[in-house]
Amino acid sequence: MKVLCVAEKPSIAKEVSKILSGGSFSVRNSNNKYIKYFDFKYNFPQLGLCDVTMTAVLGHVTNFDFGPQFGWNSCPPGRLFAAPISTMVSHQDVYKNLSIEGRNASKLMIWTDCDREGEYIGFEILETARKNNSRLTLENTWRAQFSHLEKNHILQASRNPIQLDINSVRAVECRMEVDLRCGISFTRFLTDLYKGQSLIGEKEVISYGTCQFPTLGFVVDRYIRVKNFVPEPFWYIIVDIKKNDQKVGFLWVKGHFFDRAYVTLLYQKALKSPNGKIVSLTKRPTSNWRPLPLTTVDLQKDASRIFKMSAKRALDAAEKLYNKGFVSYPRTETDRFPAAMNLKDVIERQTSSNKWGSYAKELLELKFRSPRSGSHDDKAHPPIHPVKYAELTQLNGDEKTIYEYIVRRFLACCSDDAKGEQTTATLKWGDELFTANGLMVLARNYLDIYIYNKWESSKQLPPLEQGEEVNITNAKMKDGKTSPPLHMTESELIALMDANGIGTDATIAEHIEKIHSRNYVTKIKQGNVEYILPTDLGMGLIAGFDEMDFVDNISLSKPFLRKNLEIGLQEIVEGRKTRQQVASEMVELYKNAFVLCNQNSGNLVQKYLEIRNRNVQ
DNA sequence: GCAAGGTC
Repeated sequence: MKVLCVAEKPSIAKEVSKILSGGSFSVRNSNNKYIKYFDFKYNFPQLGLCDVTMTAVLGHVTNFDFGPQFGWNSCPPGRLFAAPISTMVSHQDVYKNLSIEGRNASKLMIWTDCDREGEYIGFEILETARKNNSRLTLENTWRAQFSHLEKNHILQASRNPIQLDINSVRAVECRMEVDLRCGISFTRFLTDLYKGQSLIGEKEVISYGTCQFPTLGFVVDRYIRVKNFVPEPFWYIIVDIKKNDQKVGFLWVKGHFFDRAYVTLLYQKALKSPNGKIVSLTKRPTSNWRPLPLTTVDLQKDASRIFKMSAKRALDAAEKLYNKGFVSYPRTETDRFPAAMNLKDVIERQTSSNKWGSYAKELLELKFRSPRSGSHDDKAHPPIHPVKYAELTQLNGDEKTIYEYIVRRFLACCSDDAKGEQTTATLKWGDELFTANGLMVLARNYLDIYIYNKWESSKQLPPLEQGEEVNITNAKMKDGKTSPPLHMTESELIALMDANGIGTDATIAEHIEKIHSRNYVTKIKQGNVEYILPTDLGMGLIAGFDEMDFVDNISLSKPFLRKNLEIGLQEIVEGRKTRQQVASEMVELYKNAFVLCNQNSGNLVQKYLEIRNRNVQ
């Protein structure tokens, strides 16, 4: 009996083959240079000893598209909201692999990632393999359930196959349909509109996408908030005391007020007391927590914040490290390690480093702690962690930086929190309360390896006693003003996209790149920090859309529509709605907006012209 | 020339 196993990517095919075959398999080349066939024998409990061929695809094999009669200049863009959609093969060589290998298989087993897209890719594999083999049906196709590559977990998955989840398949079809109809129609409409008035060059495109525009919207929104910011004055009180020749500054518990007269009143009342009194003195243990296991989004935020490396560059470097076998799969949303994973093995492999080897040894011998568990699990990949030890000299610039970061992050996860002691003195002066803090770091623990976090002892408070009367050496009423928000950094943008469900771990960086390459945003450096600012074009596009009076108050530049789509997709997965229901609801919303934009295309462009001209004057 | 989602 021949069983064909297919994974989402070559690395999984190889690892699973190693585990199922116990290391004895033979390798054949395929039509694609990245993809191999692994042949071996395996005993499936339901089938007995089988001839197994394990191979992979490279993500999606097919894609949705409109027919040739719906090309750019062959139909009005509005037609695309209802035009028929067909499935096209996007990777011919991969497609060919599956049709050939599927021909004489009695059983197909899907080993794609266990997430929504993986379920659909599994479905594409089935549809392809069954073209030449009618024995392969949805009902008799096995789907392996696994979330990492630990040996027993994979063996368990091989023995307990389930079926492809057709609801997830329909949900992905729905996403593809909505993104295709909205993206292509608006892109053609906007490009033709801007080009018609010679506002962009012959080769330029004004693209619209359900993710691109909310991303741009975040940047524009921040920019406007900074520009429109009006500082507000406020007033507050500070107090100093002196003990053992040491000056201690106290902060007002009430913070500050925007009413000068009120603060003056409280200040003058307090001034009647020449002395203050220490009303409480507390010492409490405090911790500085070690980081959570590493996700893609965290990696990208930190790369941008700590190393000034764009999200795209960071992910590129992590991918190269992954392809060389140095780190685990870099696209993951999971921030908890699987219980069965042998973390000490991972640490052991780092002991040969002259930079962090001794720390790793110390962890193994004495100080190892189980990592914290976050609340995210994509059910497909474990958190990013080092796999093989790499000499830093083997790696190039970005790879070196990212590898070292991933190793330090992992070792930090397996360390103890930093421990300290915080002393808080509360001073009463008249009727007003003030506090002063002193921090003493007692055990640095994870901070010794995770050099990117700072937590230092502050100046210690002098010996004070509860109930002690202290002389106020200085008391002032001060003023300040509220400061504007800062412009958007890439790391904040990533966090916003993540929190609002715009894009995925694998695509967030691409969306940011896209709005940059389309000239909707620009990056400027101020001091050591890089900010993302909208261009006139980006401002104009968002302002134009925001000007429109869409039905139901929807917005084409805010994240809510995309979030609604996500909610709809989840309802399809749970069987509460059909693909058709959700797709037609969403497409209807975008189509109404499209019609309005068409009718008011003059206003849409006018907004851009106003912004451009305002900046010229 | 167009989307977003996989992966190389």
